[in-house]
This record gives sequence, C-alpha cells and structure tokens, in this order.
Amino acid sequence: MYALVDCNSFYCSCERLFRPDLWKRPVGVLSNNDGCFVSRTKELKALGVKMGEPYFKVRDLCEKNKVAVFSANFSLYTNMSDRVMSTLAQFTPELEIYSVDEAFLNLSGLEHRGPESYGRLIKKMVERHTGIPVSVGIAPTKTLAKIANHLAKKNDSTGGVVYLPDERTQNEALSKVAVEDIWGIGKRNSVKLRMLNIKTAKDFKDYKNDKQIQNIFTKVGRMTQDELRGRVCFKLSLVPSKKKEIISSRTFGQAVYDIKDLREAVANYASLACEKLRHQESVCSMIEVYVRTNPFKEVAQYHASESFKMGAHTADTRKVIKYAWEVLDKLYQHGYEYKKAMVRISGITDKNCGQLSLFEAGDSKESDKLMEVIDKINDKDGPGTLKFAACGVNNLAWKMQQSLKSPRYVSSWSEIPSVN
DNA sequence: TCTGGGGTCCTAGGACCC
DNA sequence: TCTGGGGTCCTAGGACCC
Repeated sequence: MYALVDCNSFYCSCERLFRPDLWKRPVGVLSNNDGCFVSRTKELKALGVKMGEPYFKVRDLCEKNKVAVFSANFSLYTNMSDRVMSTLAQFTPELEIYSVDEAFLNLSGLEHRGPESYGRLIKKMVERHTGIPVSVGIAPTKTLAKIANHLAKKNDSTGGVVYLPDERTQNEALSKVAVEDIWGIGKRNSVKLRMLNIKTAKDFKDYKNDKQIQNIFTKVGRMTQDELRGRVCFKLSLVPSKKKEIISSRTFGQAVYDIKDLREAVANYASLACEKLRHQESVCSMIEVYVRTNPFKEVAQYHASESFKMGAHTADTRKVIKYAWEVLDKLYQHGYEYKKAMVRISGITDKNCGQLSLFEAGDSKESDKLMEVIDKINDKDGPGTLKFAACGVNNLAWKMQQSLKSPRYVSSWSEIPSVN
C-alpha cells in the first residue's frame, strides 16, 4: 500500500500559520511579480478565483471580500515543507518527497496498523507538529493513491483520509473521477480520451484496446491505465536524483531596454543556476540563454534563444556568466521592451566525472576553492552576501515586485515573530 | 498599469557508423 | 524490373507534473 500525503492549499496554509486572524478568511498567494494566483484556500476558490488567474483581473473582487493576498515567500514554504517531510519520515522507512507539498509513503509491512487509521494518525501528527493541514489517500498503486487523495480533498465527509483497499472500493472511486483528474492525464490527452468516449477514470481502466492506448498515449498512458487496474508501474524513488538541467528565469518587475540591464539579469540567473549546480556536486557543459518581450502587451514582439556548448565541463560561475553574456550579445536586438530572461544549464554530470578536453582546461583547483568559499559565506550569512560585480548592485531595473510579502517567520533571525 | 517558475519523460526523425 | 541490415546518438517537440 502507498499513501499520498498532500498539504492543503500549501502556500496559503503556511501564510496562515502565524496569522490566526486569517484562519477563516479567504487567502491567496501570488506568483513572482505578484502576477497570478498560485495557491488558494477553499474560501478563495469558492469566490471563483481560478488557479493561475492574474491578480489585477480580480483585485476588486478580492478587496470586496477581504481576501488576504500574499507575494510568494519561498523561504517560508521550503522551511515548512522540510518540517512536514521530517514528520512524515517517522511513519515509514520509505518516503518519496514528490514535491514541495506532497510525499508518497510505502506502507508495506505496516498492514497490522490498519492503513486507514494509520492514515488518520499521520494526518493528525503532521497537523500537530507543523500546523499544516493535509489530506491522505491510500491505495495499492501511486496513481490510485492520487485518486484517493483527490477524493479526500474534495469531500469533507471523509475527514481528509480515503483508503481504497480492494477492487470494489476502487471501482466506486474511479467512477467518480473525471479523466482530466487522473494523475498523468493532462489537458490534451483528456480531450483525446473523451473522443474515445472515455469520461471517467473507471472508463479508462475498463477500456479494452491496450494497443490503441499505447499508440495514442505512449507507454506512459498504458502504464497509467495499468496502475488504475492495481498493477504497480511507478515505484517510489527514494533517493532524490540529481537535476539533469537547471533553469533560472524571472519575469522582470519592469520592462528593460538596455543590454546592460539584461546582462545584469542574466548574470544573476547564471549565478543562481551555478549555485544549485555546485550544491548537487555537478558540473555542466551547456548554457542556453533566452530573452523575450511581454506577449500580453501590444508592443513589437521578439523572442530568441541560443545555446553554447563548452569544450570542458564547469561549475565556475565566472565562466558561465562569461559564456552566457556572449550568447546574450548575439541574441540582443536593440529597440525592444524586454520582459523576461532565462538561463538554462545542461549537459550535467558529476563533478570529477566531466570529460576532459584536449583544447580547453577544466576548472582549476583555485576555481573550486573560490566557489567553495563563496558558497560557504552565502550559506552562512545569507544569499547574495557575496556576489559577482557582473550581477550589479541596488535599484536594479529588472528586479521583481513583491509588495505583499510576509515576514520570513522561520528563516530569518530579524523576522521571527515576537510574542507579548 | 498589471499575466510564474522549474522540472521530467517519450517519440520521431535526422545524421552518422559498419 | 531490380537497390540490405543493424545499430547509436542527438535534437526538437510534445506532453505531463508541481
């Protein structure tokens, strides 16, 4: 048996933790630049605010209904996520942290505890230890556990826990779930499924022509179908695998025109990506840069990307910035309103396993040492304490807007709440 | 005025090898 | 009239996830 534990409206729940006055009020959290809603409480959903809805479109509605709206505060969310996950780890030897707010638990060997009551215990303990409300779905495959979790979230009468032990309960559940709500079936594929007259998860499970499913939906679609039938295709992945590519991108707070500003932004994103790269003890050999104007605005549009393959692997921020700038220089066209830039590094392998080059030197010992010192200082004294001059200083034109950000209650000494 | 960020996997097709 | 067989690697594009 697998349990899927999923935090309810995770970012919003984090915001509510230190604000008891918000416990009954609708709460929403916005994407970067206070752009779109990325997390909503049930009260906000009930007001008709959709996932991904641009804030400016529903601002009046929010004000009228006293919605508490926040800028994203990721240091708070990742910190709370760690606490939730370490609580969950106490309930199973096999835990897969699937995302910031979700984890799969292997309950094999714990049958004597009674899966459903064990699920209720997990829910209670997470809520007691962290204050974050969760839903629990339990079933023999991950896909079925997802279904169970979906139903637990949707129906208050379940008390937030749904257990699907056998074919009878599974069939009953599957017939209540629309195809688009199956894990792994997205927008495109659900349209195709509906054309085959497959409307519910139960219809999909029962659809007999496996070959056809394989042809239309590839191997993954077939595996999903098998999982609905109770055959395990997706196992837990217990060790978090290293990233094969690392992307760093932001929409700018204001449009920028000058290549100097773009260079600063790109240098910052390259630095961020390299920090993540070194954190997982890897090196990269490919750098891609992408820039674009604002597609929502009626101005001259432009977007372009290009990549550069290095002769030798590196984890040295200086090199990556240098090459990223060379690529940027090629892409840059004067006269456009740029609104976003991206840096992607790939060709990632383990440090010390990078292919050497006859013609280009790899990272020197001095380079490794320098990066190590920079990372250590930033780790200790906060991100950006030490940075490259290429990244610019203060009042950056492209800096993002985050006017509604809550304090870093649990990750900054100066922002810890005080109790009177 | 104002619209996010970061990933993975699969497949087909092209280019190449003997 | 008639033109082999077997493979690998890479990339772009599409689909999905949170």
